[in-house]
Amino acid sequence: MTKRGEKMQAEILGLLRAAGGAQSAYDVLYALRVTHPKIAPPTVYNALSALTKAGRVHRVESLKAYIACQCDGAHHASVLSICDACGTVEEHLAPQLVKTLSGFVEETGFRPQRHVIEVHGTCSECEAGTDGH
Amino acid sequence: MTKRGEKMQAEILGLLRAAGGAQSAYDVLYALRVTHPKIAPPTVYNALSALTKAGRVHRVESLKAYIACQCDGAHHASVLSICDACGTVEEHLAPQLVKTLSGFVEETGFRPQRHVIEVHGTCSECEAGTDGH
DNA sequence: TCGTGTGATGTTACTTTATAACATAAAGCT
DNA sequence: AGCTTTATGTTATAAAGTAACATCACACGA
Repeated sequence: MTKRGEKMQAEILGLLRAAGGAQSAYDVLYALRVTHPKIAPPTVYNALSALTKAGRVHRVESLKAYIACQCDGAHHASVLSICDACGTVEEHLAPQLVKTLSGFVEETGFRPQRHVIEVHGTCSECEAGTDGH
Repeated sequence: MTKRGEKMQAEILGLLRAAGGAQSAYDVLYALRVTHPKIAPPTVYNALSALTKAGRVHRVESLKAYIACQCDGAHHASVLSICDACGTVEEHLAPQLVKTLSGFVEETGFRPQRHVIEVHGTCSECEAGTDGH
């Protein structure tokens, strides 16, 4: 376990945290190219993959995009609410719900390993006003 | 509302039903090219999109792939269990679970419109044996 | 300390997935 | 029928992701 990639990972994590919403891998790539002009896609994917494994970044499957983990640290299945109006993604911990879901599929003999729970809709701000965030 | 695309949609739906598991859009494309050599990606994506809107096909977000709706007909949020060993995707109706999930995000003022609930893991057959399906 | 092996990381080139923009054609209306 | 509207099909290209291999940092033994 070396440390070579950790700088890159930290930089990407910073970018994702600074960004308002979810960022595609290529959003990240182009942002990084400002300071590292020669960077290539696999470098970004490598780092994102490492960060994802470490539970510090989540891929938003239905957006093909990535967000910094908002609950920082521990591995956990989370519920993502995605505002289709302003793009904001909120992460929620819902251990009970995940447990219920696991129990549900286990009834058919299925052994669950990874949960993808994403809800699209409108966030309270966009629902309320025309501010468009 | 014309009928021009319905033949194509029916053909794609047939393919998806015949296929064992989830098919990528390009799997569908190449299958269609056997009989329609000149078909192009947007035709497939148009048809898949229409079928999806009609609730007859679901996109499996975490696989970038598509399956025929197994509950045929009505619009509904469903739970997909995806076997990472054999690729089988099962669709389950779980209105109560979807309701719980909706209630959960509504607590934050979010108005849910579309649910993506996918569980990766191992199906009972793959869990049991080495048959590999 | 220095060579050497090991495994993560970076690079090149490419594949897969998806869509913008425009051309075409079908159905409805008068 | 001729015109309007809107879905559909085509061309071309963009976006997302990865295989395969080269490179380099670190660990370990001599």
